[in-house]
Amino acid sequence: MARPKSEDKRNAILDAATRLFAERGLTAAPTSEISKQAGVAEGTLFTYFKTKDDLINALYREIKLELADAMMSDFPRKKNVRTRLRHVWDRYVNWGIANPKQRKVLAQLQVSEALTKESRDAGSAPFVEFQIMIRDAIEQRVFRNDLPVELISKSLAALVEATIDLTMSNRSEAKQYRDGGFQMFWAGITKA
Amino acid sequence: MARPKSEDKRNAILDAATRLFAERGLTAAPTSEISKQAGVAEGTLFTYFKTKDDLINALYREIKLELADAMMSDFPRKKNVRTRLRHVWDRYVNWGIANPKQRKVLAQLQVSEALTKESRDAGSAPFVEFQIMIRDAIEQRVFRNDLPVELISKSLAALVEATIDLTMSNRSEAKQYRDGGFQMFWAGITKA
DNA sequence: TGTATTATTGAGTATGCACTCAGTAATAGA
DNA sequence: TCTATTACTGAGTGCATACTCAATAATACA
Repeated sequence: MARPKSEDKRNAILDAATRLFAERGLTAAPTSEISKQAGVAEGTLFTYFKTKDDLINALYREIKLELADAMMSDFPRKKNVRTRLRHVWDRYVNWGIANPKQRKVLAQLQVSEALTKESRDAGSAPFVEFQIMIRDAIEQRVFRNDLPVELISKSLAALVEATIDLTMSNRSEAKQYRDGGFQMFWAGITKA
Repeated sequence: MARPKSEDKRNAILDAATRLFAERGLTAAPTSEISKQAGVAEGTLFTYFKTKDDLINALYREIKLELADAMMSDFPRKKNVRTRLRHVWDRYVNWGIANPKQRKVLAQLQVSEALTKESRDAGSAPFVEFQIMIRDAIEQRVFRNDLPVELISKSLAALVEATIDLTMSNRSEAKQYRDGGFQMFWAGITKA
């Protein structure tokens, strides 16, 4: 190999894409502008990503990985289910508030036709440990046993998203929303 | 007025747009194709909607109105809170399952940059009665009183969406998901 | 240091698409 | 029935933009 690609340039392109996608939407953000903001020529963008769709798919995986990292780092494996779930909940909420652009882009990506099934699968791979935790909790009868696993994990995501939305429009109530949201979630999934 | 516009044509355009937006995404669906599928010339599309963005905004309002109709028709105003909520829940879930294209388009519209604030406001207007019901329920101490109104309504939408997603990928479990989802929601918002 | 290989550049190209407009057809009102 | 007004048509236009490519620069390796 003579002259390797630069990880920095790749990241600069992904960063610029994140900014522009968040501001203008996936299709309204031209590759010319993305490369300009990344500080590279337009042609360079296409040596790192064969097509714009490729860039979109790569960005999706990147953001999902970041989110999984944020949620699962320092994960208290030894603590009880409630503590572990609360950990994941707080990390997710905090990530969303700290990274509004990535979150906005993620929302667009998830409904985008450009996203391949492979990317979707790759995107959920980093969350397997979380899925396993929920499965265990159901088996250990911590949760109501009439709820399917997927409903629980989807609900967590859905309620976190609702919590973040509210927090973004009323930052001073952040703590109340985060606590209230989790208590609601917990009450919903545990046995009466 | 000489030669009025045709309500039928307008609807045909909105229908074709719904189909194409669902299949290809908002930006990948050209006005030429939309008008062709609607059975009108491309120019005609622009007499009904000044721009493509206009069409997008009109479609958003239309779908939101349909959804609100589906949720609030036969609304049992005299029954207790749980029954009323369950009514809304079931109607929403059923609408989503019966109208996957509209639902998919709605998801795209909600994160679209083309959508104006006015359209967003207009889109939530038909749901005021629902909001009022929740406010009443909190005041009557049916719900936990530490939850903000917005969190409850957002959560209902979020949990319904999760429920529909699951049902779509596993139709035979429809009833279990719908019941389980609602019980989870109800347990989450009511007092212990 | 020399060379093969690959990254980088940015002007250029080809395509696709939103929107226009001049000609035509339909309809409401007189 | 006549006329003014507006809808309808679809070929045409201009612009935006994803992607290419020939020339050049940088780097790994011998």
